[in-house]
Amino acid sequence: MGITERKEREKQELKQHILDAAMALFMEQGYEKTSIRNIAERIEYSPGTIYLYFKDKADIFLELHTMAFEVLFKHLAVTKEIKDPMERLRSLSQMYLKFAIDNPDLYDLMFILREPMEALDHHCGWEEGFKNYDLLRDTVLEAMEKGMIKKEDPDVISLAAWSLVHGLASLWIRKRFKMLPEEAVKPLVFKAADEICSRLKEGI
Amino acid sequence: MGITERKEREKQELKQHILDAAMALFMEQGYEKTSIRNIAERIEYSPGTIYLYFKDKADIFLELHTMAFEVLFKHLAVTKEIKDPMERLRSLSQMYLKFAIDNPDLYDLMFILREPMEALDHHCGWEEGFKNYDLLRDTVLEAMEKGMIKKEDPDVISLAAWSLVHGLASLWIRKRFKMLPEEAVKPLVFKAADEICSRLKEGI
DNA sequence: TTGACAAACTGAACACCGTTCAGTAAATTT
DNA sequence: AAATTTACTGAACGGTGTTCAGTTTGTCAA
Repeated sequence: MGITERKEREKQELKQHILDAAMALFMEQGYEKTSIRNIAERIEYSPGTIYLYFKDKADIFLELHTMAFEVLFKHLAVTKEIKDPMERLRSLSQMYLKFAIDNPDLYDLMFILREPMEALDHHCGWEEGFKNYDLLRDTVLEAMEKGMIKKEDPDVISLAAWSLVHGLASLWIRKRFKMLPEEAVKPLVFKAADEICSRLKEGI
Repeated sequence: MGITERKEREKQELKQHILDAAMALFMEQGYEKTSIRNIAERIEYSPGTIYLYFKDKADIFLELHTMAFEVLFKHLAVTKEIKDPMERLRSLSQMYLKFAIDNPDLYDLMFILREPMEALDHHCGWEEGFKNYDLLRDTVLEAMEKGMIKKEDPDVISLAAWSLVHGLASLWIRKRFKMLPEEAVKPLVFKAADEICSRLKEGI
């Protein structure tokens, strides 16, 4: 039995080793350079070995996607300390934007790249997306219950809030704010999110 | 001189032929299948020929990007007929979303893919983005001047409005709304944009 | 202890990719 | 008609994801 346990442990360790190498490559050199051959070279195995541990490259990126969501959730979870739901909403949106701008590769992995979702189609749900969405949705619901946001289907407002910050983040990451002066864009991005939070409150 | 003019005309015609083939491939089979070899096969030339007309693949995608923006602009320009700026804003956002959802590949080309912007970095500006952004910004400015939207830097509100609909569109296209029931998502997307437009008005 | 079998791994093959370029054919110029 | 220029070819180069026949190592049963 010891042999079986040791082999299973070694298998999990090598799997995690592969993922750590993939993440390191991705963070250092971006998506293009995170190839199966480069990952294999980094862990000093042959490219074929990787297919003993993962179905395909999309499978690897789904795991990286999940790892990235854990980082994001930890980052955002500190907002749970904030009692005022409107203040928490504002803080959530500002921290979300800061995370996206500071970690464009991780953000890409979670919310823009197709590959993780291609692999996900073979699984049941998207727990990672759920957790982070619920953080937002619970805040919106509480603000409505306290009369701080005019009542409406919470999914409508939550989707709008998430889409606003996702839109700001992804247009920034994909360099689609070129029509504005470069040095003005970043503060504008944060201010836009802030201003809409303010107006959400005033619309009682 | 006739020879020179004919040769120049033939050059432009082949260039457009290449672009039409690329666009057809892209619309039919997506980005992955729109390779230089596949484009070459479609126009019945060698892959090397394409490099006599375009610097590289990113250059081709920049042209496709521009072609896509012309389609979008035509689509949105009909809103100029609407006199009420708030009604125009609402219409702009709904039509933008409908366009994105009906044409996910064209949308990808304009607002998500990196490649066109990589080629663009060698050029001066992004006229395409400007034209469409100005349509929105002019509408927001007029609504402010008429007291329909509370006064603020128009770029703040314009960025927020654009980011909201871009966020809705791109999260939908990249399948990041999996935490919601599939049949509920589409109406929710349109409703979220509509609801925020309404609330922008109420925040006088 | 040994042979049989299973597991783990290798690395080249396959079909694909973007880009370059030496060689060729056709068109143009002198 | 010969020289030169232009347009094009298609293989080479270095890369990609994935598969698999062959090899090595580890485990198990006799």
